[in-house]
Amino acid sequence: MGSFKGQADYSVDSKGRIAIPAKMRSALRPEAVGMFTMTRGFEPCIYLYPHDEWLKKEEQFGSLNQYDRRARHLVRTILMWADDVALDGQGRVGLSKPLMDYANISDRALIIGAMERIEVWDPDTFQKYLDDQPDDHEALAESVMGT
Amino acid sequence: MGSFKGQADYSVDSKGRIAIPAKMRSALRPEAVGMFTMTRGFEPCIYLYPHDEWLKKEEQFGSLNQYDRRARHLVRTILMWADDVALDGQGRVGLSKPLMDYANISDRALIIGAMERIEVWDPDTFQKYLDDQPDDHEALAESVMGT
DNA sequence: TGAATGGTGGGGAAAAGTGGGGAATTATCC
DNA sequence: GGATAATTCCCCACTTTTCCCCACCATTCA
Repeated sequence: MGSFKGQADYSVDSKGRIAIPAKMRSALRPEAVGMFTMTRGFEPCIYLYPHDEWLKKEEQFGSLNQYDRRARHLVRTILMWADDVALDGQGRVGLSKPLMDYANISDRALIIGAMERIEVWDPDTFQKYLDDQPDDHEALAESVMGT
Repeated sequence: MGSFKGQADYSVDSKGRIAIPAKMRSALRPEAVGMFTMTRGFEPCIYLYPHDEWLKKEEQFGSLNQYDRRARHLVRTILMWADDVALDGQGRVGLSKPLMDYANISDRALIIGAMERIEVWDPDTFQKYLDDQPDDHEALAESVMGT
């Protein structure tokens, strides 16, 4: 399987649905076709994980020490946004209202592939996010990737 | 296999396709024939990697810590431009609209072989890029290549 | 000079994105 | 508790885009 990549500016219809780009659908593992878990991103956007990828995350949460107050808080504030969804016959998913609210999504959505997850952004919010980043692309690549 | 080299000034047709020079096609490894991944360059141009070469890059991204804000930003802003493409029966690839936009490419393209990747430039943009470089060819070589 | 190779253009079938109707399920109110 | 209203989900239909294939012209090579 390949990782998610690419970008698309798609419409959000009156029922809160967005299409998943065909290229991203074809990158799914056979055992995860059509099953996703969405949750809030660290940035103001929605993260969309293939279901099998999400299970790995849950394992990580499960291994955290539940007697640590901060760990409990983290797990709580991630899972309260999470929602299992399935693709419909047209390759779309419905976004939950709390998540649309969190990500400022109204009638259009920017769908970008980011490795093991898909991210859904409001186009204007994404532009603001880009403008707020201090490092330029080249400098960041050099610093993160080394040499 | 050999590395990519040479240059060509080709047309971009109304469907956004460009031909890959035959000499560069013949430099492909057998296991990567016809499969490319394109993405944005650091300069305003398009990078075209043979698919097997691209997979090495992806491995590097995959090893980054996704709980680090800057690493997330880097992965996001690289992968959102990436696109897997295949050569058609005539040895051409279709350029994605976002990348054509990013690289200012309209009706003609300068295709340059650059070692492990192929670069696609808008001819005028490339000329401006050359004019902006301070060092002359000889001085640059001396400074980069050392002794 | 004829055949093969390489670049260019375009038509048409197939796939992808978009919108909406209607049945089934769930919730709400009297 | 039953009727009504709202929501969800599944399916059908339309429009646009993509991609595969065929044709053409120029150049190179035998």
